[in-house]
Amino acid sequence: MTTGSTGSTVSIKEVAAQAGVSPGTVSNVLNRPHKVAAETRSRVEQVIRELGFVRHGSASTLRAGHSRTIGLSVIDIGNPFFTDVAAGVEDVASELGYAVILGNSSGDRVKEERNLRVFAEQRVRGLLITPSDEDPARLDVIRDRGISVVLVDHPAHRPDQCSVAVNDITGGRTAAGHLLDGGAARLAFVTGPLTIRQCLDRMSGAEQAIAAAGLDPASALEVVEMPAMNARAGQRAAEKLVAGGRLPDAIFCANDLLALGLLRGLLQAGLRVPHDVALIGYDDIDFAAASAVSLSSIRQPTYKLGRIATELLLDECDNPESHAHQQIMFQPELVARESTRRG
Amino acid sequence: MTTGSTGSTVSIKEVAAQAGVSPGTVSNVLNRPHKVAAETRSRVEQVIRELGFVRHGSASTLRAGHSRTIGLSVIDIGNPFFTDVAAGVEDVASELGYAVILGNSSGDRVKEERNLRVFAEQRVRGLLITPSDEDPARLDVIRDRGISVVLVDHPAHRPDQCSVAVNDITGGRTAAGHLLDGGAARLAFVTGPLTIRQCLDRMSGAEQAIAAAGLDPASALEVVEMPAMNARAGQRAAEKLVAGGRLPDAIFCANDLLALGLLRGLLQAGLRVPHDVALIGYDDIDFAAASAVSLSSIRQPTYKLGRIATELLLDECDNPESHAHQQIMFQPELVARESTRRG
DNA sequence: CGCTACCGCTGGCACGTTTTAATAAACGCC
DNA sequence: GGCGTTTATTAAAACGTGCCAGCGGTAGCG
Repeated sequence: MTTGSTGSTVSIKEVAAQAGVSPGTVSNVLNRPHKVAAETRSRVEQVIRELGFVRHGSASTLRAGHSRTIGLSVIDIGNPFFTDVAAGVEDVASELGYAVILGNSSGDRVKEERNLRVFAEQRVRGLLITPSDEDPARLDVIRDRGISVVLVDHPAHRPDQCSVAVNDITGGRTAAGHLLDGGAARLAFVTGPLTIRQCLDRMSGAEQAIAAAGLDPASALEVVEMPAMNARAGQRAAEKLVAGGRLPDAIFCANDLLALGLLRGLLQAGLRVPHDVALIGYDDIDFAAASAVSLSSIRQPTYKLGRIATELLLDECDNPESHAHQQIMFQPELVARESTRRG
Repeated sequence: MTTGSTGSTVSIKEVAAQAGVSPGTVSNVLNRPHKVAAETRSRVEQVIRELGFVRHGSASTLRAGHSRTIGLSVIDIGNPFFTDVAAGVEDVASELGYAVILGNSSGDRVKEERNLRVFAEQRVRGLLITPSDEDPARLDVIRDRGISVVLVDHPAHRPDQCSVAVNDITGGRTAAGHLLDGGAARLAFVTGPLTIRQCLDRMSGAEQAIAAAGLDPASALEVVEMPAMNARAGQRAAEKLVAGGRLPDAIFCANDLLALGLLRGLLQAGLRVPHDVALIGYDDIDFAAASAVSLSSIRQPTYKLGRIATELLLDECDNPESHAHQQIMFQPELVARESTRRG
């Protein structure tokens, strides 16, 4: 009997009437409790509980001019890398009373644009995005609306914008360097679309490592570009490499999903890893360590990426004047396992 | 010059003025285009593009009484099972112009309740939820607000509610039956909290299979209950089992994350799978096939679960009178791989 | 020819909240 | 006790949209 389940929603006005105060006072109880006398406040809070009142977020947003939601646009929610990021985002947002609206672009510009439109309609307070390509125009459209944007896993090219990223060139160099150290002379780089910055940077890093070893990147590095970056694409890449004859000594995959698929493909073709061909992935997702041949990889501080990006974003939203834009760049870390064990 | 990036937002009123029509007509162009003469419509659409107008979702929600967002509450976004579900949800929602608000409960009642509150504040049109326990009271609070709820991976106990689930008792029976067929006599069931229905049902199924084989579930099935259902917990379970001495013949894990962690733990302890102990997981996540010893598992139509749940939800929202509530129950499927290969 | 139905559009009200200026009450001070 | 100052509360005005009654005009109908 205490919960007034009327079926319809109860507004701030009804709470006010029931408590014998004006709607404005109820609003104050909700938003600036210290401005309300203790006695009045507790009476109002009591009524709120009795009536089961829940603030109407839309009305609040409309009047206040901004919402308590943030948009999160990722490239592939099926990739544990992004799941980890999302977990970090969700944790921070939830702690601070923000809701997260999820958008999955699948690397598709059209889908990404549609998601951005939804975010704009919802008047999200801010946007976290791993852009699917380099085109900054789309983001300007968002920023022009006064929505803060923090780039995730992508360095900002402008000083008036926050970003959190991991150095992919270093990562690529580390990965390829590790393969070369293992004795490989001919490498393959299996990657998603090279329009994706991460892929391109990791390739550049690999080329640097090859050049530093005194080899010619043009001949010592075979690039296999796949349309997607999942396990299926990795398996197809394996078939392609095997069918092409002359295998490279070692393969560097642009992410672990590709690497795991590739590994499966190689094993099915009767090849031994790392004996016939060494293999290294990228991201060090949880499953890398548990795979058929445990997978060497490049570890990134994924969850932290999501947390820090969200903290930066909400700081920018809530303290616009004191906020200092930051472009944070983490360094990745080599995790060597069986798939690159020499011998 | 075509995009009026004024910095501030442009309202339906300004569009109307610019196009020489009334705000009501612009509203009609947006919501009921067929009611507007083609010529007028195209003129308005032109102005909308020129001014970069984007509908204010909150104002729309406030006036219309319902939003274009749905809430998605899952137990563990880090589990590929839920990621697959989320992908299905996102795809359908996106197609129909709905935004998805993500909530991750981590199996924590408090977090789940906080998320539900956020959903209520946002006045989500509907809610998709994999409840973290059996308590239906929390959902009644939501439903009393007139928000449709569809249960995901959880059968509804009442006829006035939609649900999409997979038969976990059958799944448990299939898994345990498969292990018994392989010659095992003493089984272990490694599970998350038995307050989770899925875990309980899978255990019941296993017990049924054991009883059907003429054995006594009480002595032939050792239950190892872990507080979490991730790989780390699985690894700890392996340590626990190994330390406890006398290993079972075969182990059934309540999900693949537990199984992969367990597998790693067993291998590290020097045990051979399936020679020393057979192992089967649940969910058949992508990584199950690529693991050190490829993992037998029980496959569920995960992505489909998300798609259908969302279709049901949005049908219930958009066609409330013609909508027929459905409790859909899929049957899981055994995928036998190396980890249960007999011999 | 009158009646109705429809067409394309208008104008204004309502949605639930926040916020500001104004009011009322309480208080300390000379 | 009048006066200025602080504190607690109120009333009213937005915020941007959706909805509906209703405008004059026209076509179809009996």
